[in-house]
Amino acid sequence: MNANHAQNASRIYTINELSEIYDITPRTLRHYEDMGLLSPERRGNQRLYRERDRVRLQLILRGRRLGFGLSEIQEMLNLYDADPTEVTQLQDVIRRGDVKLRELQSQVEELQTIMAEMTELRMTMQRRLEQILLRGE
Amino acid sequence: MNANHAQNASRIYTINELSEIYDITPRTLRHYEDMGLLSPERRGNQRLYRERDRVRLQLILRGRRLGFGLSEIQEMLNLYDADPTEVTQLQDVIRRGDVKLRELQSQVEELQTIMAEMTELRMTMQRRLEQILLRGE
DNA sequence: TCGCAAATTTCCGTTTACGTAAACGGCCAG
DNA sequence: CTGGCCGTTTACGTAAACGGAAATTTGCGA
Repeated sequence: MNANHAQNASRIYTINELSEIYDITPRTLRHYEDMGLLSPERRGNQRLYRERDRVRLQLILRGRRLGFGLSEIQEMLNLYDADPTEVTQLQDVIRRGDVKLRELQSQVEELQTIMAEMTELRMTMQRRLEQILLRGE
Repeated sequence: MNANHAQNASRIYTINELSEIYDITPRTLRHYEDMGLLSPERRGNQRLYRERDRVRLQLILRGRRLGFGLSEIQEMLNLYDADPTEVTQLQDVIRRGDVKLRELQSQVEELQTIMAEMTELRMTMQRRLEQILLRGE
């Protein structure tokens, strides 16, 4: 029961399994590897993806949906990989993380600006529509 | 005083003025025109950008910063241009606007997920840093 | 009316993020 | 031992969003 317990968490995925789970092509996974975003182990020359890789992939895809470039995503991933014994690296990660956080915050604000504009537009259209429908009665 | 009053709001921009204001190249403005996102008037064949064009440009650039493609941005701009007398068009605009709004909302949520993760990471790093510094004393 | 700077058009080049096809290797079932 | 399937590498292709340079065209001042 103890040996079996870890089985779920340390599951290993093939490239096809992972690509199906996240609805991307194997090519995309290999591409991310070429770009240095993932580095799965190998059995022979087959790729073996662990949980760690899967989590990183989630982050990559989330970043992609938000319009970040792969190199930008790599920067963010690097924050997670810093050597936790080097003081200067830790400080650097914190600083760069803060910068990213501010960027993200301003993105949220821009999104909310757009949403407010669209909501206003929606209300205008709605009013027009109702007036036209009322006149039609 | 009355004739002068509108001057500010109906200011006319050349392509170079507008490109400098928004820190983009004239080439980019022409590109947006080729893609149908802008359609400034002409004096001869010089482009004359009005307030309307400037506002549209702002929306375009904002969308671009958020990772939207130009065709997607065009869809959003079209929402602003719909014929406000046609009932079916109004209904269509409202529907498509609602879809967009939901997409935007989920983007905001994903951004906030990333921000939460980074904040957590930051706290972890901060603790590690402090522990190392304390041991150093 | 001439000339020249400024703006325009045209076309090819570039980057990013993969798609796609070709050719090959390993392994297991029949 | 031969498909068939999964996986790999290599290499060229492509769509989007411009950049850059060359070759006009236009407008305006001397």
